[in-house]
Amino acid sequence: MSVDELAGRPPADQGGGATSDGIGPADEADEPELLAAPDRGSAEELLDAGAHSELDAMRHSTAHVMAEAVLELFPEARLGIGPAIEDGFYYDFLLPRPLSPDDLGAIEERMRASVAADHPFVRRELPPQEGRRFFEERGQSFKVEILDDLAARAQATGEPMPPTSTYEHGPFVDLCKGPHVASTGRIGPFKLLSVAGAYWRGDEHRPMLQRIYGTVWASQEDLDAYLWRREEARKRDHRRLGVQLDLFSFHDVSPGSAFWHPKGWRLYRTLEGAIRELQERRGYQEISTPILVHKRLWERSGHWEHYAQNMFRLEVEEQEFSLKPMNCPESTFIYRSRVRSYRDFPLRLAEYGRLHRNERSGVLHGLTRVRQFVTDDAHIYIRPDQIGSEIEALMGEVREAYGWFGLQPRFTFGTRPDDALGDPALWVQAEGLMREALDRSGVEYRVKPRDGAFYAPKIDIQVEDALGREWQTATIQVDLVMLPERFDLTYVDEQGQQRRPVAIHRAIYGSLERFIGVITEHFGGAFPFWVAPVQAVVIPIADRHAEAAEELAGVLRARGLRVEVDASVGRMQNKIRIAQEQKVPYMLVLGDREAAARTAAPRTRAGEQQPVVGWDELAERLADEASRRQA
RNA sequence: GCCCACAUAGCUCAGUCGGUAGAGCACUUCCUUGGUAAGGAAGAGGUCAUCGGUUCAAGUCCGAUUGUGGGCUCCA
Repeated sequence: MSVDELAGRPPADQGGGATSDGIGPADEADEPELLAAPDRGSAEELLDAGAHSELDAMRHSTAHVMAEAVLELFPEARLGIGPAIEDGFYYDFLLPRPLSPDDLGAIEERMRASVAADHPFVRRELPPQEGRRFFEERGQSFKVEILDDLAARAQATGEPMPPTSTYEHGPFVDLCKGPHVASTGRIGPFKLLSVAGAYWRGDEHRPMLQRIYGTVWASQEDLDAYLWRREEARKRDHRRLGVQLDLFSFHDVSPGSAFWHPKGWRLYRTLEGAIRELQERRGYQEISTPILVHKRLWERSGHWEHYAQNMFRLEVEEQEFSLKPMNCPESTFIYRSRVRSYRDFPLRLAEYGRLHRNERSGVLHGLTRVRQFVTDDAHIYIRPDQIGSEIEALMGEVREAYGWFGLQPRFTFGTRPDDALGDPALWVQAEGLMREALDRSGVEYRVKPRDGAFYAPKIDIQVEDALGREWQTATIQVDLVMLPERFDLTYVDEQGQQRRPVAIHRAIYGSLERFIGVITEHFGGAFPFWVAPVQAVVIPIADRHAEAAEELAGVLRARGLRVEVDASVGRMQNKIRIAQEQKVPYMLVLGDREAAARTAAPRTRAGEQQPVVGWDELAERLADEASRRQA
């Protein structure tokens, strides 16, 4: 996701009408925020223009003015919906031809005329029959569909059909609940941003409409600030920084899979190493299982039924195989390689498996949505009574790891999806246990009904980057169904009885690829010292200092620091500029004085010149700084 | 997968009405040997994504394919 995400997308919690299903802490003060269920696009939601504040009302009013302009240009246009969204608005249209950038200019011009005319917004209520006829006569079939849905709903609940509410300004009338600003003259500075396709009611089987995104603000300064923010986001885009910082690249010979350059791979390995260290401290054991796996396994796990469309399949000697899209099922072979006792638990098996998922072509996106990636995966086998303590411990791991980057995790609880595997009773049990553990841990969380994995309810962790965008990274899933039942896993309890273990699936970074994409944008490429691919550059002032520079680099490398020497022919100023652009934390300038005294003059990427310091002391100081994982 | 747009040097981009390829940075060589964000000169670098079509002539127009971007849908 990227720049235009800032341009706006409906907020995820936009759906009204959702009510608590009782999931969440008992304490009503901490009632978890309930997110919209996956089935979006109900008639009520379509009527909710998202106008919950004065600015939102203005945004929604601007959408009406834009629809007016589009109707002027295309009298046969059919209108979808046009809500206010974060930072702006959009309106969906069914048009006789694709829109071009020139059209946006023409539309903007007509909008300005409407604003200049200062038409008042007038609300009217029509009897339902009359309202329907009004839109039918104008050929606005999408509006008629919304009204029919409302009528059907009213009939089902036995409530009377409310009158049809419309808003009129100048020549334009729309089906709308409001509210609006008093008149078009109240609309602030605006700009149309982009044209995109969007399915009617978010349903890929319905027609695709053309959506025009725009933004509008109370003042020119606000608009300018917003456009500046978009530009900043563009500069922080990890795909751009990946090239600039020489971290990774993509090539059409393997779409959706990164080619890691030396610096990017160093970063990758540093992150992997940090989690590995945490896992060793926490009693995990690392395993590795095959990437190419027979279809039998996936039939047993349920993936063949629930996930086959995303698996890369291939035939080998008339047998069907697949590249693994996840590690889970294979860990059971290691589990079952011996008889397990309750004394073995928790059995924490970690794996950095290389996964392949055949994502639909249109969804690939830089490092954040790829076809090949590695997760810092683990499968933890425990007794049912250990679920609570294990989840709490996992939340602690998440908080520790995210603290290394100064990231604030947000927790979302996803419950049983419609196509879930296994006995619903087990799901109720698993969800209850997870909810309990969440509540006990005291973290705030949101609930997303029916958003669990097909085999387990899950706690997903999202992080916000520096620009307020949210990314899904870590996940904790309590599996009572897939691994334990489908693979018939057992352990022997205190009484010598065969019991069913619980399997927890968890990842902290999620995929290393996505996580690197996220932190690259979070830090704008200026990584914290402990992960920076190049921690210091030694800058010899003249060629005669090259030898001393190499010597200094050797002293620092001996302490495990990642150090380079800029031995190019350029001037020192130019080398500083390059290191600065590469966001290298320290530049160590070394000339006649320093070479003679075995010292260096450090400069930070913040531009601070530090006192000249001896090599050994410098190595000591930097090694100490590198050992502290902090943002 | 769907809608729209885009694809020219390693990178960022120009390229007018269809007439045979350009800049800056980076790279190589030479000069310069310097004190905290660009020293100077010369040189090399292109099957204009790929395939096909229109045309005397295609980077430019048309079609297909691949990839990328913005969205939608999906996202275990």
